[in-house]
Amino acid sequence: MLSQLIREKTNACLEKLYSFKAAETDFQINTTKPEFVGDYTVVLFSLAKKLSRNPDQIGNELGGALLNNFSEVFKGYNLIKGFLNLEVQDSFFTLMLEKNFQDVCFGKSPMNGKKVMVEYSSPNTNKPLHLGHLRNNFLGRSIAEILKANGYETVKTCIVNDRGIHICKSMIAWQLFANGATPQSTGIKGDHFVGDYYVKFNDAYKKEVEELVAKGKSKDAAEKEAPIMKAAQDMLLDWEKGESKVMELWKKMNEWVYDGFNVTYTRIGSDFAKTYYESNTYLLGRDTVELGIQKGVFYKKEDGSVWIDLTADGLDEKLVLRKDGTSVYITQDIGLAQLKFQEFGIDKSIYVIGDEQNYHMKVLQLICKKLGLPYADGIQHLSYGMVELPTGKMKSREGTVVDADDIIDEMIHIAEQHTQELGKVKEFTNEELKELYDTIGIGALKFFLLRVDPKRKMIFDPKESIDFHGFTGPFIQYTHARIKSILRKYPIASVSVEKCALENDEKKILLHLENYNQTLAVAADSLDPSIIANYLFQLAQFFNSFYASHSIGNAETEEKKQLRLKISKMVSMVLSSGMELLGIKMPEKM
RNA sequence: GGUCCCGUAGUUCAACGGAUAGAAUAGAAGUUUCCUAAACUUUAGAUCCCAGUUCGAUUCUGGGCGGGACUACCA
Repeated sequence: MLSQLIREKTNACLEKLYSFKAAETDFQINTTKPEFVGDYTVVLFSLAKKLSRNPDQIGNELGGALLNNFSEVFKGYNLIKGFLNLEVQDSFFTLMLEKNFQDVCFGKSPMNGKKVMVEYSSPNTNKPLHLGHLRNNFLGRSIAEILKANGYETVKTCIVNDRGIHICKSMIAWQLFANGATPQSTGIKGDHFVGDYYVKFNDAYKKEVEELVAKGKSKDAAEKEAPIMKAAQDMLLDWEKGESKVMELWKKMNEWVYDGFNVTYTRIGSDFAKTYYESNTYLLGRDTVELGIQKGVFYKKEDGSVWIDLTADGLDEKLVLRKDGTSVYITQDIGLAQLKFQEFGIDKSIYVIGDEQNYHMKVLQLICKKLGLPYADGIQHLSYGMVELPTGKMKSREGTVVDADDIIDEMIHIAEQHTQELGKVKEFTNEELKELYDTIGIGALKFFLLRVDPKRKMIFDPKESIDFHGFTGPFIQYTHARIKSILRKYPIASVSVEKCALENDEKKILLHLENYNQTLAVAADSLDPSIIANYLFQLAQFFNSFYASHSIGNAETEEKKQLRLKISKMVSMVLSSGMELLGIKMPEKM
């Protein structure tokens, strides 16, 4: 890697000049800002302090030494206000190009023997997916792919919340209001169908509460006494007893939801190696709690409930078993965490969960640590920000959600409109067109959700449609399609370009390509696909600018033409390899 | 109340403590006999406020002001 090489050479010179053995943290090497001449920049201030010398003096001596001793790497330097800008020899880049321009694995790392699980998506089975689920899905899948590109073996998992009071609400409402209707009989997608009854439950519940309050009940009492809520609670008890009629309905309605989810998952290209169902895991963790009581990590209150005191860690007391001995959310998560490590022999377990659960995940990890579980440190919460509307948080109960299927449909529709207006792919068959609309529309959506830092909440305004121009998926897809078109027209010949002199625009692209591997590593370390999105956008920008001012197919000389073809080829390859890590397909033509 | 997060162009997002705070959109003005104009070029526009640390602060510290999340014997 070039930056690494420069660091080595710089270290060698520092030792020679000042007998100073520099460590990784002693000085920074950045890529040079575009407004200055140079490729990499050594920041001299911290060195100046360490060596008690003037930065400019060090810069001149260091620059001179680098140039004299390593002329095969450096072709020049300049010094501006404490920044030493180094120019790298063209041959360094042309050699890199020659070596890698058709390596589809360029930038990726070999297997490192470590295994990571990424859990994401984790829907409830009482309502359809919304925009927030999509962010979660795209993030999880992308993180898994990025880790894979960095040498990890990955296991993608999903935990389905298929039991609990929320499911019972949909079931009760269906019994009361459906008259036996089904997704098949109504033609409504299964997850939406069940979600509709969840909404109907809440409407009916609200009405009952209002009526009780009108009769003079307090709000609290009314909320507890509302008959429909009681029915749901009774149903949950029946479910836990395994009462056959309830189980039957539960299975039937869950199937409807899964059918609906599968349609959506297929469209967005989501897949899991393992799906856990909460109905199977909700009893897990109780043994571990017993163990914890013996170890003195947990304690029992007089009523029989079991707690952990986390006040010393700045948190609260947390319940882990109810007084009736049944487990709560955190209990089963303790069990599931264990199961994951046992079942898959993983080194690390990443949870892609919204930041509203920061507290819960902190507690989970802390409990595992206190229990002395060996995998406690392998638990990592990828906490991402919520997708919000301009009016605030999305709430499914209040109907203020952006439905996943709706937004996907809309994106594909807009892709179709744009494509037809431009009229560039008239020879496509209907099937090819349909695939293209999907590629562009879903590509735009994925890029939109992945291009921002996962940790930050993002605001989505449904009134403004997601862009297809600028910092977007289609922009990168378009760059790729244009390159493919050139490569179809002008084949690459076996002419060496190692001796070619580079123009600025060409070098800028090659330098950026050189950084691809580094970028993938940073993205994996910080679990952040947006780093790749930004990288790819910049690469496409560099290329488009180059494309507009240089002729590739009709370059002045054959050598130059081959150089530019190889650069184009490599750009298209990296664009498509990077977009694959974001889960976005690249069209050959658009 | 407690814990945590966030305030950057009109808007949506960038910036390991580093050079003149970048992009994209929306605004203004241009570019098509030639490889796809979903592109390119030019232009205007921002760090919530006050201190402190530092050669250097959007970034770190303290104090304001403003917004949000969490704080269930729900999952």
